[in-house]
Amino acid sequence: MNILIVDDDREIVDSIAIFLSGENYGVLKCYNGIDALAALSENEVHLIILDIMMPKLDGIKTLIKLRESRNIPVILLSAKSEDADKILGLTAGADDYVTKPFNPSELVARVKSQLRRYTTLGGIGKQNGVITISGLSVNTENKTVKVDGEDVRLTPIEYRILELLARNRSRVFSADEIYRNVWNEENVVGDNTIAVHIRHIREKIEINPKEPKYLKVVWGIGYKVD
Amino acid sequence: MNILIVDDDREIVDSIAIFLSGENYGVLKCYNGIDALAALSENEVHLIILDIMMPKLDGIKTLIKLRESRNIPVILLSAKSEDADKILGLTAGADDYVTKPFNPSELVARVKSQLRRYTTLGGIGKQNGVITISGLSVNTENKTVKVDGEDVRLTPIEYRILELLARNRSRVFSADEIYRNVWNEENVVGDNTIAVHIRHIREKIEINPKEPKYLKVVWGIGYKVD
DNA sequence: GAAATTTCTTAAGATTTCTTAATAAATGAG
DNA sequence: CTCATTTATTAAGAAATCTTAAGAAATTTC
Repeated sequence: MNILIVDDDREIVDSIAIFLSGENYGVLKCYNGIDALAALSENEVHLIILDIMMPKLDGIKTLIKLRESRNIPVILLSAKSEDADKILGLTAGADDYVTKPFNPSELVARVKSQLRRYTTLGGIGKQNGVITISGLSVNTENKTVKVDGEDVRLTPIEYRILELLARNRSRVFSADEIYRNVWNEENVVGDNTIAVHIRHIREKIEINPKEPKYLKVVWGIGYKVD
Repeated sequence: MNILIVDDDREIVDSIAIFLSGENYGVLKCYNGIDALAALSENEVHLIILDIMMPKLDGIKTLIKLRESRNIPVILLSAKSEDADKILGLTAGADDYVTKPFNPSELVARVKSQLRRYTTLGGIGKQNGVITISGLSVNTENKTVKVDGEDVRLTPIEYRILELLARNRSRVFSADEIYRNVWNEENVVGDNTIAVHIRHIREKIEINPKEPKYLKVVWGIGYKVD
């Protein structure tokens, strides 16, 4: 599970990050609302901890903006303990409101509570549906892939590579980038592993693997789906 | 929407009731945990406000008991503002924790936030009925399972796993996801426990467990019913 | 409190999937 | 066109995942 922490006070962000990492959550950090919205569209985020007082775009505005398209849990963070602010925040779509200073363990407990609620109700996967790119369709809920209506059986890693590329249509990923995203670690083995997987995927989704219709190479840079 | 308020202090119950009624919520009142559990099984309740310090059955024990069968939002109420108590309550399955004395408007805002989360994620409307997948039918009302008209006896855990998968037909659940949903806690024991349960379910519902017709594995990802 | 049932743990075996390494083909620069 | 570099192909051994079985621990039933 990945958690996005947004606060202009870097010390606070770092200290929250330490506690959440200790619970094996993935952590992303942002220091203002605009970057947070960008980070949201580029990463898989399951919960947001959002400070209210921030430059550029404050927490409430950020919350309203993101609620237009996303339904993930948001815990607001604020130095203001005034009830009016809490009510405003909760009404704007927040799932919880924690006032500074806070006990990190309590925050972690609230994070877990929100994620439990979200996951048991099947919130994850709800917003990911089917990605369609001409004849190719990737169902991120059933983890299935179809080409021209025909089911295609991919192995787990093959599927994850294809989903990554399909989710970011026409964006080019280097072999190392693919490795980082799919394996969640740095690539130390070389690019060949990726090349082999790419070939296997092509064998399964392309009519003619020699002339890929979907999974294309960009010479010297990487691969993309288009 | 109906809200159950549970506190041994009748004045507090009444004052909360007034505020919630003002927001057009239906209100049920109980003054101890035992009555609360009874009220739950007899009425349609969408959210519970639960005091911790109570005679007979305290709030935490009541919460744990009701979480065995129900997943509705619970807001704990307590005079104790100590962090350890909050963490205990949230870990036990509460969705929020409010310390007395509290601002009624804040409580109402938190109620609304929880109900919003619950309803948008489809917590309500997940009504009981019969789920049929070709020859397999799962009666979520009686908690019974039939295969080709024949009754099948599943253990409680087996049933809950099957119901989860049947409710979300063809959606793939990882072992950890199944664990989170059925046990309501993080999986720390490893995936093998799930695998064993899956085998037992297959033994009971599949004609030939080697070639599962209903409960299928998705290699490297998880299981699904299809 | 004993028996039966359910749940969990452990481990070996079967199967699928991944990585490696060696070779071949394609590409773009000079 | 030729060469250096990048990507593609192939096959086989290694690694990971799933299945099966059996027994221990916990829980429930009688």
